[in-house]
Amino acid sequence: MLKSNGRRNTKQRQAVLAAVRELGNHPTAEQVYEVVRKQLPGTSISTVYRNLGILSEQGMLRTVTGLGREVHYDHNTGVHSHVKCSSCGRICDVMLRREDMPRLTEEWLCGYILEGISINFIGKCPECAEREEIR
Amino acid sequence: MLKSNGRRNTKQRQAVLAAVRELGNHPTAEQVYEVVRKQLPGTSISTVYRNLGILSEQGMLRTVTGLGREVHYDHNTGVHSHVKCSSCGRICDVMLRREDMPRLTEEWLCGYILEGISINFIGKCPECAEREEIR
DNA sequence: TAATATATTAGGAATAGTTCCTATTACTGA
DNA sequence: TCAGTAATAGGAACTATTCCTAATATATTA
Repeated sequence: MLKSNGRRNTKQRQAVLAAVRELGNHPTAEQVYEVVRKQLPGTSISTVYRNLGILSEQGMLRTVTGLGREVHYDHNTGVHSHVKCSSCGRICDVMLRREDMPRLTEEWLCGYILEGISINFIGKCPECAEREEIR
Repeated sequence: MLKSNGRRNTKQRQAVLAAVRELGNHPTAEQVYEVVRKQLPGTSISTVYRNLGILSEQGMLRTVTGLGREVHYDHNTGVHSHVKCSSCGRICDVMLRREDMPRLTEEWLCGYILEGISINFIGKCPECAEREEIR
């Protein structure tokens, strides 16, 4: 819970979390902002960024980086990867399990103590593949 | 070769490629710029960016994204991954081979036609791990 | 070697995404 | 209900990168 960390439960924070969950498909900060503004018109983009950061820090959201310039936010905080369409940018979950992850030897990691693995796929989504083939 | 694509072989372009090779450890555009300026003081940062782009396009360099906000450039264009230190930012090659890659089923990929996989590791390099433990 | 066509350049403006700053507001616990 | 302080709006600042334009340099051709 937020309060245990000295955080307050403001309506802006609630709206940001709700927007990420409602949008579902890995929205960017800008997309969250659009939705939040409908409910709380006065909300500023910096408030959205601040709350996305705090909610991620508290483990209520997950940040998804490495899929382009923008950071995406995911309400699904479990272990999984993503595939992004190189045409339309749509992002889809890839349910890699631990045993499907690459097997690593210590020597490959140059002595680094591993903290995280990020696996991103890029491809063409079915819709874009079809549309682009027709032309 | 560059010329077969209507490209010219300018001294700035040569210097950019040489700098990436010389630096070795996955430099950013800014780091390449620093080195190039020593040899060709008048060179502008936009020339560095343009040439990094062209050289990557020609397959003479590889761009490494997903390790942070900046793009890194790699003179090693073969198949491999990277591990980045969460403290000092140092990047090291990880020699994952194809058979160590995750095995994917079509269903996981939501029907996307796969174009690329990017696997990034984050960790603590031996030096940072030791230094931070002492304190 | 000289002339020509055009790819490339320097320099700076512009852009996108994000973070930072400050005075004001509004939660929360007492 | 009040005090303490986390959070806010609004905008400035920042960072990495791309875009623009007139001038320059390279490669081809004569």
